[in-house]
Formats: sequence, structure tokens, C-alpha cells
Amino acid sequence: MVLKKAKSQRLSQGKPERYIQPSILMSLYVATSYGYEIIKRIQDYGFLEKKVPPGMIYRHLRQMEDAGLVTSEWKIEGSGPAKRIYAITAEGKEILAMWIYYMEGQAENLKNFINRYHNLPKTPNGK
Amino acid sequence: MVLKKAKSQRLSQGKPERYIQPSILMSLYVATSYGYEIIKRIQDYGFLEKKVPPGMIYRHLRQMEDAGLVTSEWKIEGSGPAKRIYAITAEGKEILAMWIYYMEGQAENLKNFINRYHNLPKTPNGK
DNA sequence: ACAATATATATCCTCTAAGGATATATGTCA
DNA sequence: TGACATATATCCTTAGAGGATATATATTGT
Repeated sequence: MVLKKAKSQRLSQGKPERYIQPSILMSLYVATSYGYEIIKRIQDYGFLEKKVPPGMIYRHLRQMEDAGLVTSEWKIEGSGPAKRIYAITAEGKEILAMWIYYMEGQAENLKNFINRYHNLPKTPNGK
Repeated sequence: MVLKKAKSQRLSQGKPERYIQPSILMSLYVATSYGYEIIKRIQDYGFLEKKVPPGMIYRHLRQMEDAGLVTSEWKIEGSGPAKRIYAITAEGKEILAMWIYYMEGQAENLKNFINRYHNLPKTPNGK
């Protein structure tokens, strides 16, 4: 999961939330782009500890297109292999706004949880 | 997932991080307890939008005991059915500390992401 | 001219944990 | 004694994470 290597093998519980969908939406909100480039851009958001397997991003993009959050078209011109250029839709922007709302709540919960931990008495675990 | 009902059915991507393991550990750090009571206590931490299915907590507790993060013993006395009382171990405290470390990072990432969103120009999505 | 590498997209398979349903048993209360 | 709250436990299905792999096209070096 989330923690240091040695321990993490025994601890499967609790996967890190990677926020791949909102990251893609944010990236496309800034500018249209294509899969390969998106992969590089969303690293900046900090939610992905490890390299993202490309297959996962393409899967997301396809599902998001099915859901109407993004549209795409082939771009043949330019150098290299053909690219599928994605753009965010109005619907996609709505969903991103909802993600932000959720993330604000989550940030608040985390802050409270962390404070609670640091305010714990030194000799806990009583009856 | 995370968002309003209507939309959420089309959007499977991205499950909310529910932090069940650290919540249980935190709860037991404060005081020993048993499954049924833990379920009620961890609602306070705010990570669980819906009712937690009891089976999930008992599963967690068993796996955490296997991993050495908690210990348990039956308590026959008292009213009602027998309770299995759990206590956090030194190992469990270490893991909780790691969780806190991770959560601090995640809180920071969320804060940055949210700021980035609010600083977005009004007419985005250019070429 | 050819090999190696980088760019770019896509599909497929496995495995784990989430989610939910359900079973069982005991004590309480009306 | 029937209903309900307390308490623990097991089981099943499914979605998605993670990873491996396939395919094709440009670019670069020799």
C-alpha cells in the first residue's frame, strides 16, 4: 500500500487514493492533450508514488469518454505516431468541480485526524 | 464513488479512501474496545459517508490481528453477548505513525491540487 | 541501410479487497 | 414469548488495480 516496503507486504488493507480521474480532468482543463503526455503531466500532482502503468490511463480515458467527460479525435499531423487528442467537456468540468468538493472534505478530515493523533496523551491505551 | 448520487452511477472510477485501518488503530490507541463499539466510534473520523458493513470491520480486525497490529481476548462478563476486546500493539502504533506520515503527505497534495483548481483561468481549455 | 530506442495507443489477465448479504447466538424489554 | 438490540462471523460476487504484453510509427546513431 502506502507505507514503507518491509511492512507493507503484510499490510494489504487500505489502498492509497490516487485521484487519477480528477488528475486527468484537471490536466485537460488546463489544455487539451493526449494519453502519453497526460501520463507525464499528472505526475506533478503528487498522488502517484510509482510510475503509472500506461494501460491504466488509456482505460480511464476510454471510460471517461464513454461517460461523456471528455471527447477525442485523432491527430495525424506532427511528428511521431498518430495521437488521440482529448478535450474536457462541460460535463467533465462539472465532475471535476464535484471532485474538488469531495477533496476539500477529505483534506479537512485528514487535518482533523492528524491533529487528533498529535494531541494524544503519551500513555494511552488504557482500559 | 464519492460524488452526488445521480452522476456517481456512471462514474465508477476512483473509490473514496476510507482509512478504515488507521481509524481502527486510532480508536484502539485511545482505549481498548470491541468490534461493535469500534464501528460506532470510527464514524466520528468522517471518512465513512455511509454505514460501514460490520463484516468489513471484523475482517479488518482479524487481518490486523494476524499481522500483529492488535491483540484480542474474549470478555464474557458484562451484559449482552460475549465481546472480543481488542488492544493495539507496539507494532500497531508504528503502523499508525506511518499512516499519519502518509496522511500528512496526502493532505498536502490535496491542498495543492485544490489551490491549483481555484487559480485556474476563467477561459481555459485552449490549444 | 539497419538496429536500437522513443513515442504512442491498446488489449488482456489475474488477484485482491470492497461491498453486501446472511447466519448465529445472547441478552433485554414490553 | 415475541420482538428487538447487541455482538461476532462467514460467504459470495464484482469492480478495479496492477501489471504484462502487443502493435505500430518516428527518430537517432553507426
